[in-house]
Amino acid sequence: MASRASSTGRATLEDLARLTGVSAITVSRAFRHPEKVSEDLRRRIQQAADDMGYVRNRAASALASNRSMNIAVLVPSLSNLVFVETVTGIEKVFREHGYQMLMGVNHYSAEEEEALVRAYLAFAPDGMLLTGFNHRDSTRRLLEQAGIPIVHMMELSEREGAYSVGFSQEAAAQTMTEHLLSRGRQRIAFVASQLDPRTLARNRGYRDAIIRAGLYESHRELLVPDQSSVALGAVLLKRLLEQAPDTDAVFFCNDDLAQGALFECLRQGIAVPDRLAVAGFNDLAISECTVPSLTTIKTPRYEVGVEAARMLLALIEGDPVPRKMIDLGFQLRAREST
Amino acid sequence: MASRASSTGRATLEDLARLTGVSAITVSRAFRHPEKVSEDLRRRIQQAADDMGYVRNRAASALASNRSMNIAVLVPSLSNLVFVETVTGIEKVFREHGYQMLMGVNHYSAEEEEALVRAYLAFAPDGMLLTGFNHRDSTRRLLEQAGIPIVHMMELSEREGAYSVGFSQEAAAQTMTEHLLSRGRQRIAFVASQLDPRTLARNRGYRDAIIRAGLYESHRELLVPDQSSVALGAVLLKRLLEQAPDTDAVFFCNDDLAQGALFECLRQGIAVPDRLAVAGFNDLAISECTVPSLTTIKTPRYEVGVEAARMLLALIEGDPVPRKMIDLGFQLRAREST
DNA sequence: ATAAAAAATGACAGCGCTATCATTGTCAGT
DNA sequence: ACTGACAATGATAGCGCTGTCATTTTTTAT
Repeated sequence: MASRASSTGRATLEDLARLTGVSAITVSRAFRHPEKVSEDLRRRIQQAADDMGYVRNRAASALASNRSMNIAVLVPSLSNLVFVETVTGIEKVFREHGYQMLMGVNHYSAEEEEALVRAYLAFAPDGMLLTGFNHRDSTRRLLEQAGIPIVHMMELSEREGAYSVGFSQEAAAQTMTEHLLSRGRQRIAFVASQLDPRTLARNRGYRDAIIRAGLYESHRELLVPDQSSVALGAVLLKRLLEQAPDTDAVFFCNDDLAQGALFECLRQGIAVPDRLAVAGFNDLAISECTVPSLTTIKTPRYEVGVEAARMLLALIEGDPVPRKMIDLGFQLRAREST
Repeated sequence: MASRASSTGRATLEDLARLTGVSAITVSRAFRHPEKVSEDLRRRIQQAADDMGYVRNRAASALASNRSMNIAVLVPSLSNLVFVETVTGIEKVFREHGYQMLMGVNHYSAEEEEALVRAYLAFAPDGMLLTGFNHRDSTRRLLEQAGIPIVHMMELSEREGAYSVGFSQEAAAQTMTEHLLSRGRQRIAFVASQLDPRTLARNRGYRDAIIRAGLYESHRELLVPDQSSVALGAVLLKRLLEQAPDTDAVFFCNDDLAQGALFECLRQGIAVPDRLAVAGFNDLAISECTVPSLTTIKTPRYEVGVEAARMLLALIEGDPVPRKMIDLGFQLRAREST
């Protein structure tokens, strides 16, 4: 264990350089451009680094090179697994390329989002990944001034110039509604909570399809702002059946609510799908296991993460980006519950 | 919008200083020690900062002050909500104190953990929060050399000198086993997957209790290394009932498996709890909603995050830390499934 | 053997910020 | 008016690293 010069007690490049008898810049090169340093020296430096437990100081590195190798990712929530999967995909791509992902959760709030943008901008990220397009103007301004590439996830850009990777929430909800219609249901309800832009887009998709079928009835829509949960699904099903008892199918805006509804049906002895068809959205892993198994829309969450990360990477490194918008589609998973 | 000097195009302290006609250090002070700068000047600086979209560069700040205001948090997984809650608690405490949390997921692998420790050490964190005590020796060495405070979460320290916040996994599993015994069950099985140290501790707790009752039978233990999931719970229940058909209670090492088992019982028409009692561990939100509702152990996940963060904070700021080990206990939630 | 090219290494400055110490201005108490 | 205390601001240096442009050494081609 050699002596340390630095104020922190941590080993520095300088320490390593002294120990191996070369200059600091050469040590730096041994890590960043190993091919530019002789085999033998590289090994000696590596050895010394291991001995001292040397770890490069990213702050200094970022400052000197003007590349932080950080990318910031903002998601609305981790409390359902949807975004966990997206983040997993993002992380995988960036780790492979030596970038560090910094993740923040904004709880579906544009205000919290702005605070996070500010907090993460302080890390001088080389790029940023945001969920959706629902940002404050002041946030947008901050991002413009930062001058870093931004890619939006989950929704598709309605505006020129924005990069986005996702799928059409509306089209997916239309597809599900049409599926229920194709099963002969006539009194199809839509139940949603946590009314973020994606939920509202699903609501529009439902309406489009149901109006087109000439079956729209406003009292079969139940929208509440509360945070989604399985427990809430049970509550909302009860409430719906009070206000529209003859409903023969319910399309929930996500699988959590749908699962809660399924449990409530079990408890009340409501036959699914005979008396009531139940559908969800997202296709969480559990939805295949429920009894009855849940009809839902499989969303490309992991893929959105991967593709958004790749797009951002290309933007950062100046590689060509063929399309500003990538639509990854969705799939209907028709199961026992309908 | 004023001109920018910096190489990145981002506004710097220097730019702000020029704009307001003061020195850079004064601008720095206006942000860090506002009370040391006159009211009027502070306002002008703030105004200029807002106009330019100035965001402090943490890298430079960390380098100069030798305090990164980062803390690193390593958890094994986010794919069940257990650690999401813990992380939420941690984040809350640190955000209040101006620290930035950097989170990494090690997928229950000590090797990945080491890679993450190295990656996060590069951020020169002021402290680190780790899950459990299952680290490689080389990881421990890295951490020692870094010379920053470490707090371990979820398990309680068996070794001198280590700081920890958690609860006794063994005692909790014993309590659950005793609960099943108290319900008159004689042929109690234990089923686990993802055999991390905490799962194994639960297995020991089960064994202690069941051996003490004189009812231990090795063929009622089913331990598999696969990752936990609801689907796996169904599979494992089937397998268990093949190898030990007369089992009258199953204690699953977590709620995910138990839920899968509950679904499988529904499918097969196995009466729960009459024919078979089912218990889980963790008390996820959904466990209250299942049919039948699931008996489980409520673990203080959020509180672990909060208390661990507080302890680490005290360690960082040099405040007194009364106890090196905080046991937050657990609670039995006896519900319909037993 | 010699020139030219390539590989290996180093000197220096500076990234954006803050710790430290110095300076100037302001005001109460005598 | 004069000292001392305090408030407000500034000058300087340096945190640990890397970009840039030398310089030295080795290899290759003639």
